Amino acid sequence: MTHITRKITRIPEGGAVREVLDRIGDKWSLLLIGTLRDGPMRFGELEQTVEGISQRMLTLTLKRLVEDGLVDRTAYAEVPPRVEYELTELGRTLLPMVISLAEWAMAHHEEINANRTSR
Amino acid sequence: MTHITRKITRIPEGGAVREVLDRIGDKWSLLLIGTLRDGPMRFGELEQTVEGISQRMLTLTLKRLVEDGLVDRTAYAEVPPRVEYELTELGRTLLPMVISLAEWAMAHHEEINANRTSR
DNA sequence: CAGGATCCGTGATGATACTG
DNA sequence: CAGTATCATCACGGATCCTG
Repeated sequence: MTHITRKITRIPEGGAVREVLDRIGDKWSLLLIGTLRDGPMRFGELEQTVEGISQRMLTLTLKRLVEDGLVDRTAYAEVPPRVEYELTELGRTLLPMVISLAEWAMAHHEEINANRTSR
Repeated sequence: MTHITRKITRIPEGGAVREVLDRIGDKWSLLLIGTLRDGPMRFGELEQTVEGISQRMLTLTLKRLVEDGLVDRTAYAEVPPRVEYELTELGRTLLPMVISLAEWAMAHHEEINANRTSR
């Protein structure tokens, strides 16, 4: 852990990282994943829980998450329609990081804000 | 874990999370933070390492990271100029998550790509 | 209820050229 | 070398209206 020839100066396969970041690093994906951590939720439920999200963005983001295999969509043939979304196995593997990030955010956002305004 | 009134259905202080996500969840911040994990680096070094980043975006992103207190900037009064960037203490607290994310990305990006194209 | 379709502003990013 | 300045673009995302 000292100065022993650090060879790994860069993240290998930075392309993959950027690729994935482009998918989950957008405005709503991580928030949705975090919101889904306790189990299935309906469309409207998500819309109310993730405050600030527009119907359009909820639709689009969910669609992409489903395409990427992070979220499962289940539509029940009922009237009125009911659609539930829940994390896939793959999606669940992201949870620890999402939760860590959320906790980090809550722990440090004030500090960051303070830094910003103090210059 | 059955139906016992799950109270924590949403991330508390979602505002803070979104706030922080808006700062570090952009196109380059996490990549830069990950790149700086082994110690100080010069501007040009970063430019070459983080491939694809434009000079402009490198400048802007670094500036924001410095403002937010995640990165320190040290300019040496030399000719030619030398400027080094390195993570602050606060910035270093993000490293575990960044590294986890990078590893997750590398481990799953193929799976995600496969999912995407298989629909 | 759960979306689809459309219109549109604007912020983020890239390219290029210039400078202390 | 390490930036600034300027211009152009384009995807992101919001608002609104419509429908199976």
